[in-house]
Amino acid sequence: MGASKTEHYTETQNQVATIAKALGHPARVAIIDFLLKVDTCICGDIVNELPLAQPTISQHLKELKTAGIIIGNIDGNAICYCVNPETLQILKTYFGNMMSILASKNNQNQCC
Amino acid sequence: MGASKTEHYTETQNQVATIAKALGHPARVAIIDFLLKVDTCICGDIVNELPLAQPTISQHLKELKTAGIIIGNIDGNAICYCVNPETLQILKTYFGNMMSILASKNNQNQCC
DNA sequence: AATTAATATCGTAATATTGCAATATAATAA
DNA sequence: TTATTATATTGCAATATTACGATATTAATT
Repeated sequence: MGASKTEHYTETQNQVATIAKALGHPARVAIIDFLLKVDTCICGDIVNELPLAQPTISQHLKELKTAGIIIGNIDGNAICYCVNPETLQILKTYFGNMMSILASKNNQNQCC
Repeated sequence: MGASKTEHYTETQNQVATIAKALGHPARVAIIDFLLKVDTCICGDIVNELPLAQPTISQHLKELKTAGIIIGNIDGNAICYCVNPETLQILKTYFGNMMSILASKNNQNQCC
């Protein structure tokens, strides 16, 4: 096979999985890091920052865009990418919830 | 190709990507959700909870274990899985940092 | 209009992931 | 010792991902 059965999971589970998957490659994490580091978001230099060919980076950017993690606006003959906080907030909230559940069941799990 | 060039990225980038990748499938998110929901962590019922065959779930559990997200202890002839807060903390911290960077550059990005 | 620059798309090869049936393993129960 | 139960491993087919060269597109520059 190779295709996941998304229809069996909750919307949140699919949402979290989609965003996490998009962040599941170091090049894409590096792209996000770079977008956050650079003040302006005119981002032609991503290609110079990463050890990947231009088409490969374009592909990674597309995946981040599809997942809603970044937004790209056309700016002359360059394209201006920046991070979309709303999407990342979904993951931050998810992890926040997880951590508080874990904190609340402190030492109640005898086995681990 | 199909293999990522992990040696070109920082340790944190690779770490975040590995954890995110392991969470990049709805079944694995569902497994985590279930482990958090259930009080005890004796987890033979994961197979009954999810719409997947036993070997498939075993494989997903292995991936979560390899990524350090869950820990499995042998408990008689069953295996007891539970979530490892330390690994998830890495992601929580990462997102926390991201969000505060985003908050600090509020409206300074003219293009997006 | 021709050139340059920035990014995207296409095509393709190498590898990874997903899922499951069949089978193995290992501990308990009968 | 022989089931039974719980989980893991193997093998394999279908599909997805990663990477890049070649090429296309689009806008600015000359």
